[in-house]
Order: sequence, then C-alpha cells, then structure tokens
Amino acid sequence: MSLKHTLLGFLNLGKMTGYDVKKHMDQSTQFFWHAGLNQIYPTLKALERDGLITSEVEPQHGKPDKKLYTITEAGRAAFMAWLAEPMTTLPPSKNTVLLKLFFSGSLDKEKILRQLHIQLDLHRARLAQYETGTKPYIDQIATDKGLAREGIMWELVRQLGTDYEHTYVRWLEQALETVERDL
Amino acid sequence: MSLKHTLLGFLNLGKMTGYDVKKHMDQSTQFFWHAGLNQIYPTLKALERDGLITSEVEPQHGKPDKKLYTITEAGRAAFMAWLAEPMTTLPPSKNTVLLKLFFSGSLDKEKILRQLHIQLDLHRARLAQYETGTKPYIDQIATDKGLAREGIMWELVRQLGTDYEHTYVRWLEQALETVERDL
DNA sequence: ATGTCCATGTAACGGGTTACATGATTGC
DNA sequence: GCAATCATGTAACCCGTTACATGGACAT
Repeated sequence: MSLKHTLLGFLNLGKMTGYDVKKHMDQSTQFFWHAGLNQIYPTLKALERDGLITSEVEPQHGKPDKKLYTITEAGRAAFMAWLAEPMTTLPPSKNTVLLKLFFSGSLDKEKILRQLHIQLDLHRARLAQYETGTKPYIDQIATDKGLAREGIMWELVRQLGTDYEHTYVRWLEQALETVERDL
Repeated sequence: MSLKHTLLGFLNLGKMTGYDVKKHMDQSTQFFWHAGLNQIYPTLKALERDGLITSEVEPQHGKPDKKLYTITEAGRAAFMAWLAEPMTTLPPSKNTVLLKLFFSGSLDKEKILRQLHIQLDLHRARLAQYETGTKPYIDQIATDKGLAREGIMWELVRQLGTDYEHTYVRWLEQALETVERDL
C-alpha cells in the first residue's frame, strides 16, 4: 500500500494534519498519486498504531480540533527503506480512455472524432495546470522550506508530466488527421 | 467495471474462451488494460448471468473442455453504448515510480541514479516490445480477420504507447544528467 | 524428473470508492 | 439563502490480487 508511504513522505517534510496532506497532494502528486480524506484518515490511524507516526491534538474554536501528526524515527527508517528499494518492474497501469479508443473500430467516424476532440481539450487543460498550478506551488514550497534537493526532484517529475502531455496532445492532433483521412 | 467492456470488446470480434481473451489481452491491451484468469472467469460468468453473452461447451480429450462465449444482441448494444459514451474527464492514474522519484530528494545521489538507470532499461525494453511484439501481432490479426478499421485504431493506440516510451526514455536520459550535475 | 501449455475455476483478503454524518465560519 | 472552507471521521460495497486446486500432454 503506497498511500502509507505517501503520507510518510509528506510528514517527513514536517508536522501536519491529514487535511494538510490532502491539500499538498492535490497540488503536487495529484496526477500520479491521489487519495480522498476518507482514505487518508484511517490510514493515518493505522500508521500511528504501527508506531511510524505520533499525533497531538491542537484545540481550535469555531473549527474542528486539529490532529497534528509527526513522523517517528521508526517511520523515517521505514520511509527511507522504501525509497531505496529498487523498482525492478514497470508499474501496471489502467487507462479506460485508451481501452475505449482501442475498441473504437466499431464506432462511426464522427463519434470517434468527438471523443478525440474532448481528450484534446482535457490534455491541453492539464498541460496548463502543470504550468499555472503545479509549477508555482512546488517552487514556492521548495524556497519557503529551503528544500533544494526536493525541489529539483519535484521539478523533474513535473517536467515528465508536461513532456507526457505534450506528447499526448501531438498524438491527438495526429490521430484526428488519421481518423479523418483513413476511417 | 471496465473489465466487462474489455471482454465484450474481444467477444465482439468473435466467439472465444476466457483463456483466448487473456492471450489476446496479453498481446494487445496489456500496457493499458490487463487482468488475470482468476478475474476473467468469474466476470464472464457474470456477463452470461446478465444475458450479455452466452456459452457453449466444446469437449476435448487430453485437455480440459473449452467454454466458448458468444456476444448477444444485448451485449453488443451495451458495448456500443459504452463506446459512444463521451469521456469527459481524464482517468485517474497511479504510478509508484513517479511517487518514489517525487520523494527522492531525501535519498542520496547514487541511489537515485541507480533507480533511474533501472527505469531506463525497463522503458527501452518496453519500447522494443511494442515493435517486436505488439506491432506484428495486431497487424496479423487485422489482416487475418479483415478488420481494417480496427487495425487502424489498434495501430494508433500502439503509436501513442511508443511515443510515450520515447518521451520517457528521453526524460530519463535528461534526468540522469540533471541529478548527476545538480544534486 | 521438471517445467510449460492447455483450460477451468474458488476463497480470502486488502485497497479504494461512494455514501453518510457533523458543525461552525466565511464569502457571494 | 447557498456554497465553500475547515476538519474530522464511519460503513458498505466493489474490484483486484494472491493463494489454492485440478490434471493430462508435451518438451528438455
């Protein structure tokens, strides 16, 4: 279960609540790792039970109390062990869009073109989000917290995301032409 | 559950067993959709229960009997409805490799370089497999069964796969340089 | 002898999603 | 008045993975 490692990874950068982690995720790992609060809260409890993190409650008025989690030495050790563990296979991936396109030979031309156009819009939007959302966000956190090494890795991963989206957009433009011409 | 649609999609191309579907999947949709036989068999049963496919047993000697599945009219209708349904959001994706790299700022340079090298090998291997495995396979099925439209879509999807792998390989080469220089 | 291919399944478990539940504060 | 933000959780369900189970044919 990699959500545990994600949580350890964020808590390794500083003490925070489940709600905070969720917000960081939504701005940074969103496109390759995400989770809902319903999943985050129980998982934090499990990590605490296992002694990898500890919690302290900070009372608030007008708002629900905050539960701040801190990573323990055992937690840091487990996290570092996971990081160092070599990844010897490519992670299995599932993509319903590609699946549908794969089978779209049975579909009429117009409907395929419509699907491809929608995808083109979606991928252009995501590309924009990498630039206007993710980039400023990771830059700011890295400079604010003085996390130079982390900042470099974050930017590298973001770069792969934008490269991937560029490739996808180019492919979609090409696919639209091919379907228009050959189908 | 898109496995149901995958099964309908393959059965839409002709009567076959669960075992056959698995083999086709392994050669074509593998990299964006996969399933084990343990998952395929019960799902075929569910599709039959719902009247979307029917089965007939073909006895064999020396081998287990074959259970050949055929798509019904209702099944074809359900499949076509799914195909035509516009995809208005990008499918959520999870990638443990990117997750680990994202957090690798805490890891020493040598270990990061090692991880990146392994990934480079894996992606080069996959690229090769798209060329030597997937391409000849889909070409042959398309010509053998006279599925021209399907063949075009299969090739388009495969092309995206190779484009993606090229992008990944280029990114990895760049990432190795960056980590070597800046970290 | 050992392993792979053929061809079918069942059972237990775990992770992830959807829905449900609370409740005050701030902005439109 | 309505929605969003803050902040926490529980319960039911579904999908997917791992492990288990059978058994003959054929190749090394």
